[in-house]
Amino acid sequence: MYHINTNDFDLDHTLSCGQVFRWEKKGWWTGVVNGAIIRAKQEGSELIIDSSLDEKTILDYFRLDDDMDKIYASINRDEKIAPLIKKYIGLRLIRQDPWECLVSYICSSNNTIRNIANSIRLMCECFGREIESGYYSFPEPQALTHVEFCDMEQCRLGFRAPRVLKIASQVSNCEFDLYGITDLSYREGREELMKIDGVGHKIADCVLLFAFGKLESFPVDTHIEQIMERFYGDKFKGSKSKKREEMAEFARGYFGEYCGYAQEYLYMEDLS
DNA sequence: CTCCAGGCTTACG
DNA sequence: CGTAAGCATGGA
Repeated sequence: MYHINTNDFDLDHTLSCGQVFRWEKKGWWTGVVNGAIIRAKQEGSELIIDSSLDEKTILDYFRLDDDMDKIYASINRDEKIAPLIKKYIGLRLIRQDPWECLVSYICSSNNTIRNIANSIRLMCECFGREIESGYYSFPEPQALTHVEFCDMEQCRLGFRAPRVLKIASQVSNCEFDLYGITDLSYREGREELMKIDGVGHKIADCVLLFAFGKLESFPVDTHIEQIMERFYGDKFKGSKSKKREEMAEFARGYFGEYCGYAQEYLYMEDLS
């Protein structure tokens, strides 16, 4: 158990904004990261951590080294987003594990947050390793390689199940170099991720933002599409099929190099 | 019953 | 090129 002194950090906002699916608040926030359990709570500016993971890992996971003054100054472009930054101040992006993040967002396709979280929990229980009673690691690619479709059915993934099994096999036998994306640019990484069956623009952007820390990524889902339409609707003249790409490109130019952070504050507002 | 959910793939003009 | 149906599942 140890304390970390923070500023511009809000644990509740960070963990309940929909970017992660496995954290639960039961008094303490509890989650499994890199195969280890983290229990966390915040008292004022103090972040209290109970975990076998060291402080450096926690700092990295919650991006506590981000310069929020600089980021806020950069994305605070108008009177639309300014109140959201104030309302959700301290909301941070998280550095998730790329494999867990990729699979999670492949499961997100045309799905609800509730169902996504449920399917991920079932996958961990069925194919992960039990760390302590009731807590499971996220299954490694190898663990999913030999899973049959009929065994996967209990995870309630529907049409997404074969996509998960396929990429598990590709990562496991080095046919797809997921961790190599760390060294690629945003554009290159996006192109690479979109080669995966079940990964298009939006899911690639989520993985690039939430796992690979490409802050110029701006995922546009149904929620972001709605709030962007509401705030900046006059900017988008294109056809319906290309509107989401158009919105992402606009956001990159408008909010700048940290537009991924802007996306989270906008998303949070449309959730509530 | 229909419609939608942190979309993507495939088929058809 | 561009658009539209189809996709499993669960909740409103």
